[in-house]
Amino acid sequence: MKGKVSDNVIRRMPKYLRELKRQEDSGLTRISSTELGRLLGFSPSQIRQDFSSFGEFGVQGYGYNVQSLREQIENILGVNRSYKAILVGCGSIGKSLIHNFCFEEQGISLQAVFDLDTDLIGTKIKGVPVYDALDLQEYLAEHSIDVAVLTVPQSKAKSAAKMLMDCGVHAFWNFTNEEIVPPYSDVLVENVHFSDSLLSLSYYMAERADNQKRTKRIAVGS
Amino acid sequence: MKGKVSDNVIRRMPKYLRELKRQEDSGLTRISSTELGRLLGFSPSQIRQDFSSFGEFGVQGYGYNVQSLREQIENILGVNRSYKAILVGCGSIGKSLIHNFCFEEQGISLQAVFDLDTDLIGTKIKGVPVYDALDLQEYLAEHSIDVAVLTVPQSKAKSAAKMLMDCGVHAFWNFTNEEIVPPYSDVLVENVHFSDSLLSLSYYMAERADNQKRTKRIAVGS
DNA sequence: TAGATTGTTAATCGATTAACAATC
DNA sequence: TAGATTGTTAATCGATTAACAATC
Repeated sequence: MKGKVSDNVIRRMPKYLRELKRQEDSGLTRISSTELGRLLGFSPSQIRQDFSSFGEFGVQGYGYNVQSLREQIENILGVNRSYKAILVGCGSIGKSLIHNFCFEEQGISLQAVFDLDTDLIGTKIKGVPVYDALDLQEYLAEHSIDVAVLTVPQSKAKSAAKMLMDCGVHAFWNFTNEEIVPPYSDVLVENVHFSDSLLSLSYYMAERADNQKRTKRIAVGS
Repeated sequence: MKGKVSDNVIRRMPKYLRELKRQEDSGLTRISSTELGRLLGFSPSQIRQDFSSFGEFGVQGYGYNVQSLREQIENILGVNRSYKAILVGCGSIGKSLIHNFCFEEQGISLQAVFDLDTDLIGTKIKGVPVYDALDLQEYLAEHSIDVAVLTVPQSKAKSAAKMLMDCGVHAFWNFTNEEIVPPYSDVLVENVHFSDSLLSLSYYMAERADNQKRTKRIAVGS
């Protein structure tokens, strides 16, 4: 590894991984930067540059071995580190993540779920125990947790995050649509802001509509 | 508006909007680029550059009026256009979006939900009717829909998207973790790839862990 | 060997930052 | 008016693309 790798590169790595897995599943054993680029809409140059930030994974004249490249990228992304996670806030978003998201496949081991709902406390969801959110501090004193999936209601996001940080959690996967600002520089926050995503789609829809209107006007000649 | 605005700029606009709403709610009436930058971690220059892609929204020596800037950005993002949406696939992710996500606040009007589950068909969720997914083509022939929220199981993502495109839907908010490749250039796809998000967080967690290990080694002097 | 494709260096392009005249 | 802050032009920085020697 050569110095700090830019965020742009980091965010392309999971896309490479996803495509490589797909190709591996469909039986492909080797792939060139040109072919991978075609599949993902990236230039071959960019792909070779990206990989070369981390090492030499290819073979001249041959390309990349799909399986070994997939493994290399998994290592880079820390998939093999099996970080321990808890999920805080078992509302509908929380539940849907537990049911549908393959934490294990991304190298994350979901240890426990916390909520205030007495109907849920004591049960298991997908084999993961649901505990009382009031016992969270106690739990964190006894267990080493690498990352918290934050799926509490927006109104409780700031206070929940603060409490978790005070208890030593310093990575957050944040679904609350609230901006979590880390007070310490070593706290990591990854936001999944649904509304930001939808609004940028909305922008492009509006832009497209305006362009079509303009084109039509030109076609009509006014 | 001056030429095509870069995707980087577009994706910052919802963040401005979110912060401006928050400030407006807390009673602030004017804000400078410096102050807005401090709140979001952007430079004042960048903020002024971003806004100037769309027009002149500020006043020299004063700054920006919070309310009018918020309205301008809403217009830019198309929030006032009230696009019509359907949600396809009412599993747990779909349900949680219907229950928790404020479509109306983002200028999206959710018209109908489609699923195969006979227990759901005929009911309403949050006032939105659930119809039989088998009647989707018929529905689309009769209703003009701007965007489909794609929340079907991953295995059905490709075929569902194809069918919807064939029926004239040409914008997708895709939650399926499947890459939807638009066959026509005028189809817009906005992906919410949970695993990409989590894997980049995982990378930064791994990087931080490695740095700390290195620092410790240096401190110990070996 | 000839052909293919990497890894890397150099060139280009675009995005961010700095500077400042305009002006409220 | 003096002070503040915009909008915009120019300078810098960083990311992407192109080119090509290395080599399988």
